[in-house]
Amino acid sequence: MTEEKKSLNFIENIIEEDLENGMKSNELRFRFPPEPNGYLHIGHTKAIGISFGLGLRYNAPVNLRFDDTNPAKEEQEYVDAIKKDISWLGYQWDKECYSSDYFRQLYDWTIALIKKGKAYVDAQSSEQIAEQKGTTTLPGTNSPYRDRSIEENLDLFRRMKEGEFDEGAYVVRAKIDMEDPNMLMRDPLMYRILKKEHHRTGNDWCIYPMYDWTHGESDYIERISHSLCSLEFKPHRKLYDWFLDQVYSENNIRPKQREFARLNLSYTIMSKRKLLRLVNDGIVNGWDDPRMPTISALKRRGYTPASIRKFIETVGVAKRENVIDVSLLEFCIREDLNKTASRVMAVLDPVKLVISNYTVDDEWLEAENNPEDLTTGCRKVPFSNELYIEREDFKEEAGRKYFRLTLGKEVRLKNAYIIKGESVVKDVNGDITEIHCTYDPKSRSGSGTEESKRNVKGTLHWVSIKHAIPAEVRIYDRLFNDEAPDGHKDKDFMDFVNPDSLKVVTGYVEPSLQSSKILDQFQFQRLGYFNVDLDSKKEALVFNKTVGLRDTWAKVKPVENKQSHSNKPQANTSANISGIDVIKRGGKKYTNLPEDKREILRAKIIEAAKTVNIEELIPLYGTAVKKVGTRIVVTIALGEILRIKGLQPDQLAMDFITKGKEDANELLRMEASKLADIYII
RNA sequence: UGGUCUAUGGUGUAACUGGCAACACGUCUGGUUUUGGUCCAGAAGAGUCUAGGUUCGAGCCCUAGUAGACCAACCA
Repeated sequence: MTEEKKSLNFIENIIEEDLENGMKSNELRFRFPPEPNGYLHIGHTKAIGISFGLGLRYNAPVNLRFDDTNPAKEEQEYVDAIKKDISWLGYQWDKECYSSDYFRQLYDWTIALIKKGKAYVDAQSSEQIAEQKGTTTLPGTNSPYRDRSIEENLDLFRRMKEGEFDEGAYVVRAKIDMEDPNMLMRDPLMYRILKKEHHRTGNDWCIYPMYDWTHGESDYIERISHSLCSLEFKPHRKLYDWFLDQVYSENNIRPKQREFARLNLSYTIMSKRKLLRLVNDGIVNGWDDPRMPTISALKRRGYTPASIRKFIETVGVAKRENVIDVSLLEFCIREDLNKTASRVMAVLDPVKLVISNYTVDDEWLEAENNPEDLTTGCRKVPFSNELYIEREDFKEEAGRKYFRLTLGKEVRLKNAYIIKGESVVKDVNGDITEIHCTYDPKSRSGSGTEESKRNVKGTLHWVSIKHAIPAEVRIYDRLFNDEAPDGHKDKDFMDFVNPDSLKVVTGYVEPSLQSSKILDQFQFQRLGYFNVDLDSKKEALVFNKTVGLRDTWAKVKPVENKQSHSNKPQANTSANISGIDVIKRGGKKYTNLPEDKREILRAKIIEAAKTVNIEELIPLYGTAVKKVGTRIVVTIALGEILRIKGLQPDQLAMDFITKGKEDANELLRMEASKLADIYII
């Protein structure tokens, strides 16, 4: 069996290249660097999945580093939550690091920079500095303090650290170039005074380093080989490298920043600030409201770590802006739960069904727990003459394509009997309150009778009214009505909030669910996947709908006549080629071969035209020789063929000038293919 | 009136040094099925943003456009 070569994403290609250029695989190290200022969401899982995924792939360590340089926004609570979420996703970090651990080193390096004349203390206000910065189209101007003496800078910086000055009085800036087209290079800030207590360093410091002056240096200290972040940090790369240059010494690992496009999910938002607004405005009930895209919400909703990892793996890694359809996430969770979730019966929109000829005592019938996994065995479900079925599963009369209960027609009750609709009872409004039916006593599932195997077109789920347990069921819909709620310049994302994103109903579940525990997952048959919510109690069960089953029927219902697309006459590529089996790759292309080698190949091809012994060419010329199905294909410049045949390309082009280039090319192919079994493309 | 990046079926990602545009989701058929689920078999759907160029041959290289994203926080 040939090993299937999985295509690599651009980051993996960069790593492969580095490895080829002499980097040792034990020098590989990655990191995930969240700022502990909020909860992780599905967007973060992409970054997590990339770095930790690379760690797994290359058997390399991955650090978890909290980028905690802004005490105004960061809290221990978030550190704990982030660690919990990453663990839950199933990833293990090597070292738990904090940027704040490097404050001393950063301070020392800053002094060195000042001494080298690469940094200075500025006394201007942030407004003044902003003004001097220029714009994206206009260059900036130098600060009047830019050429302060080294001694003065050193003294001021020391006093900043000692706490002598108020917030905003001074900052440290790198001395780079106020005219650089990249705004970030215009003497960026390295330090500011912040008289805030830090969740880890307490009041040890009152000056805090900025992101750019911290991030690359932290990577360097931790010997990170590849520092992966999202695309909006692309402009920071130049500064990342500049700062690195200031402290880098030979023979150390020099971290590389590379950027990928962040994940966007349709019908949702990712910005922490906007998510916070949903929480604060009471649109949702907290950060772990199952409608939120946070990890904690996804967990509560019933998403599994495996499904999320699969999702991240499936969306891929590239550099272009993207919006991933939620249906992909839904596919991933269904795929996972289908194999693992126990099947149970629950009725969420009940209507009473009376079986008039069922006069025996109640029975407990056998039901499979999971047809996908027979090792899960069976359980008993109670059956009686009064049941609930879904209101949607009955119509007095319906068309042929309605596979459910109607008057005079038969359906099977799952795991039970075949019944036949007889009559209905209605209230004064004409709404159905009871459906009366009769059953076939010999049709019990699994009883072995002929009737028990009889096929009827519909199967319904049900619960016995007497035995069923009422339960609160929370049914979620997307939080927004718009595919990209924050993608509108003229409208606020709040305008798109879906007012019906949460529906709470009282459903009736089979008694076996009495023993279910928090976060247990089930498939309510024919309805979808549900789990037991955090709020659930023994006396008051609460379920969340994780996701519905794929439902083709629901889609056909509203539209009776679908319009078929116009059939474009398609060019029929009937060439029945089942795929290319590349024997060897990585060789030289024919046209890149030196002339003498070409000469040899040319001769061999002509020779091979008689002997059909191409195989020996393969080790020699690699890519130039392929096997297509049963045919050998030699990739060779047609120009060469022409030369073999003593023609000039120009001459040939002239011959077919009226037919156009393509025809000429086609003819060349035919000519070339006459060289026997060698097919030239 | 700048800089940087990006552009491939409806969506996302591939196509390795230029050589038959592939995979997944979604959609649609048919089969199996005591879940209108799963599973199985199959189909449709792009000629790669536009215009030129190089080449026997371009999604890939070159030139010029177009469109979108990002960049002027004492945030990360």
